Amino acid sequence: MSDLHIYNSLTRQKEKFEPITPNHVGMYVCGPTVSGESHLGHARPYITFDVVYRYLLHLGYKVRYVRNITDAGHFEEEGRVAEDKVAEKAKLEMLEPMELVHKYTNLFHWGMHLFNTLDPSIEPTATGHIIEQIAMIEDIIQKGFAYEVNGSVYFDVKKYADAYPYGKLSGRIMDDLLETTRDLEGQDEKRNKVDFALWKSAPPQHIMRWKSPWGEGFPGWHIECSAMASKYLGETFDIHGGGMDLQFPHHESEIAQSTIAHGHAPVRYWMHNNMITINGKKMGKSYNNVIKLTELFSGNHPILEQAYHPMVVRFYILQTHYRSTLDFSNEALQASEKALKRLWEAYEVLKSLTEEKCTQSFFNMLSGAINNEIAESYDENTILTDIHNQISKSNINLSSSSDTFKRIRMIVEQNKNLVEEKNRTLINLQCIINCLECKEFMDDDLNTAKVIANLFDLTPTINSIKGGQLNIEVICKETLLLIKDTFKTYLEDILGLQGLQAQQSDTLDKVLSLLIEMRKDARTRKDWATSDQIRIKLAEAGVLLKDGKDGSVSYTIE
RNA sequence: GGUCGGGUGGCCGAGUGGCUAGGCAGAGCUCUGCAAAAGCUUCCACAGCGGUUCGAAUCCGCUCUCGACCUCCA
Repeated sequence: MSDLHIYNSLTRQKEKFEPITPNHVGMYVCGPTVSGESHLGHARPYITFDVVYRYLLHLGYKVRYVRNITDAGHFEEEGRVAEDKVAEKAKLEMLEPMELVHKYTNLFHWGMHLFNTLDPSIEPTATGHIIEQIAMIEDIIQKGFAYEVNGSVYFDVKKYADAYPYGKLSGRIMDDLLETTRDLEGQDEKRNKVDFALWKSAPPQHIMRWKSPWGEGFPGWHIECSAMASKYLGETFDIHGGGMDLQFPHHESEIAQSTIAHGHAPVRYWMHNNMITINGKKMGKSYNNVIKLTELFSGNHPILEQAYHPMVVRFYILQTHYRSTLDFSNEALQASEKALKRLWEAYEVLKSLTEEKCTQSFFNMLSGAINNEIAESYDENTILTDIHNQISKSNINLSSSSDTFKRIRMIVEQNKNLVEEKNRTLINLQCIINCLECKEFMDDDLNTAKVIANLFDLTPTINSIKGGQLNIEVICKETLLLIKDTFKTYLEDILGLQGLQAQQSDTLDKVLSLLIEMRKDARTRKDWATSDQIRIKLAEAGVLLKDGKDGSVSYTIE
């Protein structure tokens, strides 16, 4: 169905993506712990996997995308005292735990919508699945891989590791773990330091508590994902995503639990996004360098020089491959802001171009080219003829992996000088390459950076048509349609980007049109003082006027 | 300390055994009443030292250096 290849953290290599059930994909992504406000760090995985989700949908898969809300709060696993983060925070803020969790869940959704992420198909909460978690724990106990001590239940990692490849996902070695894990007090309950809690007994003052076969308590951090993923996606599902920092111990534990409960590994493809860093350091509470989304969008943070539009942040994230670290800086964000504006304005221009003036069809142009333009001087007649024979008369629908496409690429590479000379055939071929390659790049482990680069490659062509440097007749009808389709598909549908323009109002538009007319009059009269004053005053108000070559004037609002 | 991953032009960032993305900034030019916008041109980098190779920034080794995980974290 597709040539999509994704990097599988489990095997540490790119693999061809083949869903378990043809045409259907099950994807689970670890969601946020809603014990506090979402921050810039949260933006990365949810935007990354939003693009994965959008791309799978684009490829025609029926996708069930499950992303949980952790509202039960984890305890400090290795800590001395069982602590529930939600319960602690609720006490601090004088809120009911559920009230607190609801508040931050809403804030999370608010941020995700501003980032234009699509809602997951199911967004299950940990507190809503206590029964499933208890059932899974009981199952694991029954199978002999978990044990109860004083109302808490621990997973027997050592026993598991004897039979299964524990540590495969995160590259851990059992013996190292046994030696390295910090020696903390209060661990007497565990048989081994590497064991992790499935259920934790709640001390009397603890607010969030549920009845269980082992007394009142609350679930361990890892079990919720396993329980909910298997409930909604089945015992084995296609993709599990999350941040790299979750690889160990969270995802490793998920594998262990599910493997025992179901008798086999839960996930086919593990995908992990890299971290966002600030001045080279990971953003995290422990580093005191967290920028909350509310601060990011308002600019209200010591590190921030200005407010950043959610789309700028999204674009900034997608300009980097998801497995690379991404270092935050004002300079980089500001560069992204300008870049996105330029790209989006080109897209607006593109939408305004109509193919009526593209008199020549690609098919006919190629016919002509075979006999004169380039084939004559470069002995590529056969190749062009071959392309000619393979493309349809009304549509350019080539796979980037087809031989024909490879030949197109070859011709263009061999005739780069002619592209510069504005050779009609080569300009069209170059545009087609830029468009068709986008799929190739997405298929190669979601290389959004390259997709964006190709869209930028098309930008001068689009702007040249508007600016008059390039006659639209040079571009074939099919080429223009393909470019339009590529921008719509990749920029909007797959990358999920939007323009930065403030909401337009008719009233404002009429007012500005009036001012623009007045300025035009002034210019006709060569009354430069008036025309400049209008331009300058509008600029001060955040409205930038752009004079087109044909006398038309457009504006953008800051 | 253990495990893993990086070091790319002024900045951000793709990628590749030879044809060397893209963005932002800078410079020059075209257009413009002047600007802005747009277009064109330019700026040819891959931590250091060895090695493999006809050829390495890309493969191997060592050194320096940064980071991640090993503890809640996206």
